[in-house]
Amino acid sequence: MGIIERKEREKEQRREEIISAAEKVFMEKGLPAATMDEIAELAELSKGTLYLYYKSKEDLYVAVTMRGGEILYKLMAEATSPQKPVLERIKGLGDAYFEFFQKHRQYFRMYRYMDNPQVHKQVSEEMLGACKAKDQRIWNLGVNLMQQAIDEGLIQSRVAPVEAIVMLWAISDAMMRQIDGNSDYWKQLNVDLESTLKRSYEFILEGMMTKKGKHKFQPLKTAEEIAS
Amino acid sequence: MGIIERKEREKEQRREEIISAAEKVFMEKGLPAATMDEIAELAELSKGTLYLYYKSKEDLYVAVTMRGGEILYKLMAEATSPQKPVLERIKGLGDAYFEFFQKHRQYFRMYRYMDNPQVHKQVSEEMLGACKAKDQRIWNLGVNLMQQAIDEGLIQSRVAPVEAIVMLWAISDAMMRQIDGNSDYWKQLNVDLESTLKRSYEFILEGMMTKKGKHKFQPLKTAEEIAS
Amino acid sequence: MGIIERKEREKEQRREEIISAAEKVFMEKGLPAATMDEIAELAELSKGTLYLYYKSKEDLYVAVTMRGGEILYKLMAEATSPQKPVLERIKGLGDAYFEFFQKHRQYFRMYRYMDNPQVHKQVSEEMLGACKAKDQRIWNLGVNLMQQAIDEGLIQSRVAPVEAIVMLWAISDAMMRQIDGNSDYWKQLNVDLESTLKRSYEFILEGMMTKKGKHKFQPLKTAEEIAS
Amino acid sequence: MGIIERKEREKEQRREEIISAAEKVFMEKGLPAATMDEIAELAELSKGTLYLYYKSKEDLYVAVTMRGGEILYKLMAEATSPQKPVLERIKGLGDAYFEFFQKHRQYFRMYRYMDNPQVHKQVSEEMLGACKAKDQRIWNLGVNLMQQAIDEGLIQSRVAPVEAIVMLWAISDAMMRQIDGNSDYWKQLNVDLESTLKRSYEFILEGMMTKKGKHKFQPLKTAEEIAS
DNA sequence: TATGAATGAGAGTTCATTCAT
DNA sequence: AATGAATGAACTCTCATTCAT
Repeated sequence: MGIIERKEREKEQRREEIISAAEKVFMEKGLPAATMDEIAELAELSKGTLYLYYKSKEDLYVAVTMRGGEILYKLMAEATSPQKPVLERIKGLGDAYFEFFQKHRQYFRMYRYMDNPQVHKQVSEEMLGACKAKDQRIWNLGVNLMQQAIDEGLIQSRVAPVEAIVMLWAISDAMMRQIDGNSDYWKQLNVDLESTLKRSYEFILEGMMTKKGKHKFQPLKTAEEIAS
Repeated sequence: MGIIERKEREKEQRREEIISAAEKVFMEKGLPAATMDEIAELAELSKGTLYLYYKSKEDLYVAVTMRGGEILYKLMAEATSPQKPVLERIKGLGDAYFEFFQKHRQYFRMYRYMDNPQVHKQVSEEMLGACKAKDQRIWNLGVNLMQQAIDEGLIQSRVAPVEAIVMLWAISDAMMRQIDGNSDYWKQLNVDLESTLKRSYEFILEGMMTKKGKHKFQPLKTAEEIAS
Repeated sequence: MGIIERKEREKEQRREEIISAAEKVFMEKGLPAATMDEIAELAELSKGTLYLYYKSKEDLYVAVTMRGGEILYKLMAEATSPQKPVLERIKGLGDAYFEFFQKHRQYFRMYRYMDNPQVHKQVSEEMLGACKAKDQRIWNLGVNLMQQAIDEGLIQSRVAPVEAIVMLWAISDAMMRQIDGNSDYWKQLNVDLESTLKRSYEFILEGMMTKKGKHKFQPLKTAEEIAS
Repeated sequence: MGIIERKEREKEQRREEIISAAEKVFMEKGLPAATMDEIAELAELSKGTLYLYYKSKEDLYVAVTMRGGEILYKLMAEATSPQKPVLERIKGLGDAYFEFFQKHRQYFRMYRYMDNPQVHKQVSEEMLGACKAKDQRIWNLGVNLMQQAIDEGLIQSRVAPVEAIVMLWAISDAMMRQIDGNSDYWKQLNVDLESTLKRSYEFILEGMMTKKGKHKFQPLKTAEEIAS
C-alpha cells in the first residue's frame, strides 16, 4: 500500500518538476515563443513525457499560472487572517496584491496574458475549471471580508460587498498594468504611479466607509504615514 | 511635382487598404492565428507587397490598433470640446471611453492584447513610437481638461491632474476588461458591472472635487439620474 | 499438472480477449489509425501486457484476420460437407465466400488490406507462417473438392484442380472488392455486380464441366432459378 | 505573354519533378513508411515547397498513381487502336494489362494499395475526382470495344458490355495480385499462374462470343499457340 | 505475469519572410 | 512597385515499444 502512495507522490513531484521547468521557459519567452522542446530539455524529460502529464502547451501554461494563483491566494489569506481589525485587513488585501505584483512580477504577467479570451479557447475544460475555482477562492477572501466589515457597521450597508471588492481590485489591477508596462512613460511625466495606486485604493475604501469606519481607520492610516 | 504627390497619395491609400484587410483578419482571428496569407488575399495583394508597406505582422497589427486609437481619440475629443462645463466634460470622457468599448469592442480587445510586453518586443521601434505618440494625445486630452478644472477651482488643487486621470482611466479600463472577459461570471453573481463602473467613475471624480465643484456638478448628476 | 494446464488455458483465454479488443479497434479504424493504447484500454490491460502476447501491432492485426480466416474456413467446410453432390458443393463454395463477404465484411476488408506486401514486411515470420497455414487449409478444401469432381468425371480431366479453384476464387474476390469499394460507381452505371459475380462463377464452372457434369448440374441450376 | 506561358510551363515541370521524387520514395517504402522529408530531399526542394504543390502526402501519392494510370491508359489505348480486328483488340486489352503488371509492377502495387477505402478518406476531393476521371477513361476503352464487338455480332448481344469487361478485368486483376503477392506459394504447388491467367481470360472471352465470333477468333488463337 | 511511466524519433504541416524577376 | 515561388526552421503532438518494478 505504501508503494501506491509513493508512486502517487513521485507522480505529483514529477508534475511539479515539469511545472518548474515550464515556468522558467514561459516567464522568459512568453507563451507563443516558448517551445515544448525547450521545456522538455530543461526538465530533463522527453517531450512525450510532458504530454503524459499535460494535454497541451496551453494547459501547461495554465498550470504554471495556477502556481502563481496559489501564491497570491496565500499572500492574501495571510493578510486576511483575523488577527487585525477588519478594515486593516481590507487594506492589507491591496498590499498583498501589490506585494504579489512586486515580488512575483512574472506570475502577474502570466495572469495578465491569460485573461485573453483567445487563449482560453486552447485550454482544456478541466484546466479552465481548476483555474476558475482557484480564482473564486481569491475573490471569496475579499468578499467575505467586506461582508464582515459591513456587518460590523464599518462599511456602508448600501455597498454590495462584491462590487466593493471589484472596485478595489480594478483600480489596483489597472494601475499595476501601467506600472508594469509603461513605467518609462510615467516616470518621464514625473508621476509616481505606485503611490497613486496606494492613495486611490485608500481613497475608494474610505469613500465606502461609514462614519464609524472612518473613525476607526483614521489612526491606522496616520500611523502608517508616519512610518513611511 | 503633382506626380509625386499623387504617388504619395496612392501609397497612403494602399497602406489604408492593407490595414483594412488586416483589421478584418486580426479581429476575427487574433494576432497569433491570423496569417499574412489571409490578409494578402483579402487585400488582393501579394504577400510580398504587404512587406513593402509593413515590416512585420506585428507592425501591421499595431498599425491596425492605431486606427482604433484614432477612433478613441475622436470620441474623446468630441466629448471634451468646450461647449459644456468642464466637469461635465470630464464625466463625458468616461462616457466616451465606454462608448468606444461598446461600439468598437474589437478595437478595445486589440488594444488589450497589445499592452502585453511580450508583444512589444516584436514591434519595430518606429511603430511603437508612433503608437505611443497617439496614446499621448489621448492622455493629454484628459490631463488638460483636469488642469482646467483645477484652475477653475472645481477639482482640489492638491490633486495632480495626471494622477487624477490615471485613476479614472484605471477604474474604467479594469472594469471593462471584466465586462468583456468575465461577464458570465459576474452575471451569475448578480453583479451589474456596467453600473458599478459608472458609479465608481463618478465616485472617484466626486472625491476629487472641491466644494464648489460638487455644488456645480450635483445638478448635472441629479438631472441624469432623473433621466435614467 | 492441472495447474499448468489451467495456466495454459488462462493464457489462451487472455490471448483471445486481446484479439477481441483489437478486432473492434482495427475494424473501426483500420491498421494505421488504430493505436495500441486504445486496444489496451478496451482489453482492460496495460499496453505492456499486449506486447507479452503479441510481438507487434502488425502481428496482432494478423492474429485478428486469422479469426476471420477461421470463420471463412468453417463456412466453406460446411458448404463442402459431403451431404450434397460434388458440383453443388463447388457451387456452394462460392456462395460460402459470398456469405463471408456479406456477413463478415469487416473481416473481408482486413484480409484485403493484409494481402499488401508492404504490410507483410512488418509481420513476424511465425505469424505469417500460421497465417499461410490457415490459408492453405482453405485452398485445400476447394482443391480436394475439385479433384473429386474430376475423379467423378464431372469436371474435365485436362483441368488442374488448383488452377480451377484459383479461377473461381479470382473472379469472386476481384468482384467482391469492386462491390465493396466502388459500389456507387457501378450503381450509377446500372451494373448489378452481385448478379454478375454469381453468373461469372457459374459460367466459369460450367465451362470446366464434362458433358456428364453439365447434365447433372443443369437441374440444380434450374431449380434455383425457379426459386428466385 | 510568353513570360506567363513559360512560368506555367516551369510550374508544370516542377510538379513533375516532385512526382518523380515522390514516385521513387513511395515505390521503395510504401505510403505509410514514406516521409515528406525524404521526398523533399530527393526533389532537392524544401518540404514547404512540396506543400505548395500538393495538399498532403496522400494527395501526392495519388498524383503518382495517376502517372501509372496514364501509362496503363496508353498501353491499353495502343492495344485498342483500330488496326486489328476487334476481338483481337479485346484480347490485346488483357495483354496490355499484363504488360503493365510486368513492366510497371510498382505502379500496379500503388494502385492496389490505393483501392483501400481508408486511404480515400485522406485524399482531397479534387485529387480523387481527377483520379476517377482517369479510371473512367480506361474503363471506357474496354466498354467501347466490347460494344463494337457486340455490334459486329462477335459477342453475344445478351452480354452487357460493362459486365463483360468487369469479368475480364476481375479475373486478370485477382490473379495478378496472387502472382505478385503469393508467387512462392503457387510455385511450390507447381501452378503457373501466368498461363492460368491467360487461359482464364480467353476462356471467359470465348464463352461470351457468338458462333461467328468463335469462328473468327479461332485462327488467331491457334496462330498464337503455335507461336508460343 | 503484469504494469504503466518513460521514451524519442520523427511525422506532417505551417507560415513569416525573402528575393529574383 | 509588385509579385509569388521558395524557403526552412520550427511547431505541436503521436505512439510503438521498452523496462524497471
